Amino acid sequence: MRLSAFALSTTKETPADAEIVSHQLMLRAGMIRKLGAGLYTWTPLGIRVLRKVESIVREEMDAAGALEVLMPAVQPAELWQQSGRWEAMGDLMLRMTDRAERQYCFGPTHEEVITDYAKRDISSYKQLPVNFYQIQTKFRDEIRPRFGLMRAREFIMKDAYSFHMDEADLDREYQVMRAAYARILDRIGLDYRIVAADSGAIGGAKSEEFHVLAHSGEDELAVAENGAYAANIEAATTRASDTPRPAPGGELRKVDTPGVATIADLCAALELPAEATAKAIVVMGEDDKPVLLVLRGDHSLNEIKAEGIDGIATPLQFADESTIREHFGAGPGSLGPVNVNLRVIADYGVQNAADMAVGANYDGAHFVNFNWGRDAVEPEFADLRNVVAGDPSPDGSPLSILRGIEVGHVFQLGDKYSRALELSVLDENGKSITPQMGCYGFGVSRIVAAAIEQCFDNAGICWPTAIAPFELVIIPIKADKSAAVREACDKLYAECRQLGIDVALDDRGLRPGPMFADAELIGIPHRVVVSDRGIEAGTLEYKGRRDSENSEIEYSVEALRQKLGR
RNA sequence: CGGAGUAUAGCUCAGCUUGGUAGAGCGCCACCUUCGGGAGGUGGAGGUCGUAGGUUCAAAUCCUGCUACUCCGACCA
Repeated sequence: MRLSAFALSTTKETPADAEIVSHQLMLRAGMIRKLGAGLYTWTPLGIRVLRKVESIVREEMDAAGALEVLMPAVQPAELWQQSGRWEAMGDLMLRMTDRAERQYCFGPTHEEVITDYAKRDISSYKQLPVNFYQIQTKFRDEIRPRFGLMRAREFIMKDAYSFHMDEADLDREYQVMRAAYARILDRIGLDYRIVAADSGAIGGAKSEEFHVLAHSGEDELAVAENGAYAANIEAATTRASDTPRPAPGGELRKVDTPGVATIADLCAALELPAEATAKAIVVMGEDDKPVLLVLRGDHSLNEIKAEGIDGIATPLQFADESTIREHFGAGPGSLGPVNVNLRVIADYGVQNAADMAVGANYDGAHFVNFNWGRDAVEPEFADLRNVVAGDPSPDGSPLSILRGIEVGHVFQLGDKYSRALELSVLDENGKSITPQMGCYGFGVSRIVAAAIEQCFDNAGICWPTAIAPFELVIIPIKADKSAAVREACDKLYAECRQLGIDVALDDRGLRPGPMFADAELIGIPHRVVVSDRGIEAGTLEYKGRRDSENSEIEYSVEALRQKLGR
């Protein structure tokens, strides 16, 4: 591509409404332009990156035996009413009405449509297993779109849906897709982790997420040192420590703590570390009676774990202040497990602790030296909190916490949709069965942003070569003055193209500084400079995007080809 | 939806407190000089100051409503 005809539009200044690096750099490099909240135009530069990601995804899906289809973005309401999700999706779904007042949505996902398609075309076990995928625009009316492409409302996703005769075959295909996703990320060249995910309301089904590691990631991942365990913090489990509970030290004692409402206040007032305190959280049970949850002061409640406990209302509902006062006689901030006639569930983190500071259920007072068994009956113990670095994983290896950007999710759906939409096939005995389904999502547009979050420096983006908008840029020096430079550039450009190198020639006629700055900002992995000096000396000046210095190579397309590692 | 903030030229912002004739830098166009790391000069184009109303002789500026966008929380590829 000749950049003079490429509508490149870069800026030095960072747009005011971009908060994270990928968003800032994509705007500065001119890859995307905002139309509205969560809505972006892909420019000629941006779409080159997007298309490269798509190609890799498509190749790997094809190689894994999945079949490409393309489903409508606009979907009739009836289908969603059948699956029960017309209501369940709520405001996430963009709804619309046609001229005859029929209702539609802009598809946020395609389980319903694919199942409807399968229903029309699949009727025999001989047609299974099968896996259909598409690369397509989705719209989700996110409560809060943000961070540019990271959480856009309209975005491009590769979604695949597989159909199976039984769970064993679903599991087989799940592993195939899992491996395909790993290959995609390996080929793109990003550092990632596969983690166990919360399987949500469809309990029991297996689900894993693929996260690109980045400091700006929205998700926390708990990864065991020995590599045997990795989970999204939402789903990461831990266990009680192996250290036995020490014997009680002092007697339970009530201390005045006027004005203390938080663990931080309490620590300051009593000069204790947060680990020596316990906090109390009151949630509602399914029977509408409050349940007291007790956690170590420095730990945080994991709401998914809490609502997963039998007897606790789903979705999790925190008790309001009047309910708390009615049952405890004190407000939040002074609550504890002493003299409580309600169900008490304590986290493993306080199971083997002694002499804790806890609320006294009396405004402005706390107990010190609280001990289970002695000062309150032994409660139920459960895994209630978000794990923290250093916690033991289920097999004992210590966990560390990483941050990641979710770019893929593989999921065993079971028969939720096939049953709801009445998909059935005949088995070899002529008996009707409901197929098992799997679904596999991959955020094509999101991974472009995720790649930048992982690969950038002060000058701009440092693309992995596999998804760079161009592999190589040729920069002429004083092309307007030197016919030799112009001819050399044209020749080198043509030769590179013949070799299949994805090359850009910066023939915009700019001064060198802006050309260098643009090449670095848009992240082209390889750069050569063509000048009279070099032509006379028989050398090309080469610089890799991450190199700190230039290097001289022989003036030949062959030497350049080797430098590019082709 | 709850909380916080912003809205003036294509972009980044000043002007608003104390009402009085629209500003800078970058970018864009033309010409000249420059030309190996975001050059300099001269001239130029470009804004109904988000929007609707109100107060006033007079509103970018004060008041009210609305809208859009950004950030913090629950949601997700």
